Amino acid sequence: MRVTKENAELNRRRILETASRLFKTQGIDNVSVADLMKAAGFTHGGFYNHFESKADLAAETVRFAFEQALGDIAKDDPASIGASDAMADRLAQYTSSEHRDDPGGGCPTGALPVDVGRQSVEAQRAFAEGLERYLDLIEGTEAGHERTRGRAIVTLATLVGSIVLARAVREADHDLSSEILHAVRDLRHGRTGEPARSDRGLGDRVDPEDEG
Amino acid sequence: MRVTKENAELNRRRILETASRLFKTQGIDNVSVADLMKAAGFTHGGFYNHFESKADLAAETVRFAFEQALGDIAKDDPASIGASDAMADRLAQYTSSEHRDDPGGGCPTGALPVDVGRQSVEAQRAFAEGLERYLDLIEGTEAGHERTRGRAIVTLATLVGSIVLARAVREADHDLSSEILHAVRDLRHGRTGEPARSDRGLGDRVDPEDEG
DNA sequence: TGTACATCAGTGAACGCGCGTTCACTGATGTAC
DNA sequence: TGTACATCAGTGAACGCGCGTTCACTGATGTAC
Repeated sequence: MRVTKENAELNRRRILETASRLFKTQGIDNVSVADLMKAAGFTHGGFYNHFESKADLAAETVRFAFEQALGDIAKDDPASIGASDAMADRLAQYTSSEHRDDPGGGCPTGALPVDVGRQSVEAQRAFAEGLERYLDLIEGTEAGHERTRGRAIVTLATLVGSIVLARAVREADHDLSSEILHAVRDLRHGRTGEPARSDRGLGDRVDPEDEG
Repeated sequence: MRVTKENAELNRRRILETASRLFKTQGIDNVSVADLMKAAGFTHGGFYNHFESKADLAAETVRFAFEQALGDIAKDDPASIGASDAMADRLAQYTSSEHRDDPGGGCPTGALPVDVGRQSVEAQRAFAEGLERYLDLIEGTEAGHERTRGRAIVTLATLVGSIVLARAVREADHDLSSEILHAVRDLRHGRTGEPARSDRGLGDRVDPEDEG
């Protein structure tokens, strides 16, 4: 049966939200159209009323997942967007065990980079545009330094590397997984030999019960 | 027809070599047993004479891929294993565009971390053991510093993050992809604001024709 | 060393199943008058 | 505003195809005597 245009748009959004969660958790190619539509509460046939193909959905979902993740940051504290402290706090959360253990609710940069490298150019473009927006935000935390763009890239690469490695070994070597997250939190940006400075607020929110 | 024990062992190794290349290029779940066996020069039925299941193969292949990658390092310069300079050179190669463009011939740390996080505990264990061996090698390049273990983890995370991100956007935004590799090469470990020190030999071997 | 037989790596057809996609159909919504 | 009809989001069966795995078979290798 037909549905109001408004509801159709909400349903499309529901499919994207579900795809974002499932793709980040299981991998894009490990989620079938039928799985996705069922999880979103529909039958699979209607999928093609919203998307041209699964490849098209993948690109749209990457775009959507970045909107979600960046939106989460934006609503964090409306007054302080761009403020160094709020963003630094966000970056510390990135290496929390909560984020490691919830890829479906987390950042696409850590959950989808390898998948996206094997997807269409459109999906890669959406990923690249998302990265640029992240880099702009991170640059704001590097104010007062030279080469802020390069520093932001290194920061993002280090965060992404730490979470993909921590997730890769999580079920087999929990200590190593936690150690990776801690090392990056303590020595982030490679401040050589310098112990973690808890007064900076980095790592404050992080799971004291779980880590060794 | 039956085959000598020696040949059977060589054939098993050929399957692993092929799996290592295909899995790193296309992703573990995107390579079928039939694809793999055909690429290795066999029919698919014989697969189960060598491996219990595809999941078992995945774990064995992760182990094999690390042996390959670590073996490549070992044969680099037999006299200088553990020498800081040779290893630093290896780490610089990690962020080369050649390595970015050849995941099948490259390091499993950059090609498989997200895949492995979705595989069996056995595959994750093989990955964790490979990571430990890499960390031991990298620690050798950090001699003279404190907290060498933590520094090695941050170095590895930064390298892995840079290559997965560079590969994620390679076909859609080649400039960003190159920029990511360059930024990590120049500011590796986040030596803040400090320009690349070419006298250290980092980045020497790298593709001058390709990068902006 | 030579013979008889068991072993088992490799072959290729077949299994049940799930994949992405298509399609005829339904019926409430949207629209023309 | 009320009526008649076109539209189209959602349904569920069906499509050809490829998946991981099994199995009867082949025939050279390995082994017992």
